[in-house]
Amino acid sequence: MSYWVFKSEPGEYGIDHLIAEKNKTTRWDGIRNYQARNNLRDQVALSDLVLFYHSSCKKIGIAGTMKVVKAAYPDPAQFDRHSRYYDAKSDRDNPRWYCVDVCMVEKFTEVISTSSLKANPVTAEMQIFKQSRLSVAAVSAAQWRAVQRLNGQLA
DNA sequence: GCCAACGTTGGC
DNA sequence: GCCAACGTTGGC
Repeated sequence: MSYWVFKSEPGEYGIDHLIAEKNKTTRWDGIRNYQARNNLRDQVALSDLVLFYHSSCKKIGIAGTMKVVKAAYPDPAQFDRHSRYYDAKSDRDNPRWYCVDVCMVEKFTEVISTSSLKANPVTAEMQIFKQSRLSVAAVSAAQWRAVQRLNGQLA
């Protein structure tokens, strides 16, 4: 089993949106970056655990955790002319973009801020801080545990 | 709202 | 295949 971090702007879609979903489950779609797509399509597996990262907002950081409940399948939005994620160049026989389904696991009582993540020697090494703009990134088991510990300190 | 980082596009 | 122009991301 692997660990991941998915980024989203809570103004667009945050952890409270996920909580409000039927079965607290949603399609994680709209990924339009090739490296993130490769991770999503080729690496992210059923039952993997995911950190929910809130970006571009007041309280930037990790808001909680999710679980992958459906492995990668073609993102339907790429074929929907009316979607902001429509991609005219994508071919139904060879889809360009993929998505997964995730469900809520835990909302942290406090968002774990980027400053505290960067202050911790383990979480400071997370890929999202080394490589900007990667919205689906790997997290090591040690990093995952460190995040859980930080959450325990805040709770 | 600014702007640095950086991925993508498109002309050559 | 190079690289300048452009658009987007995302922290501050």
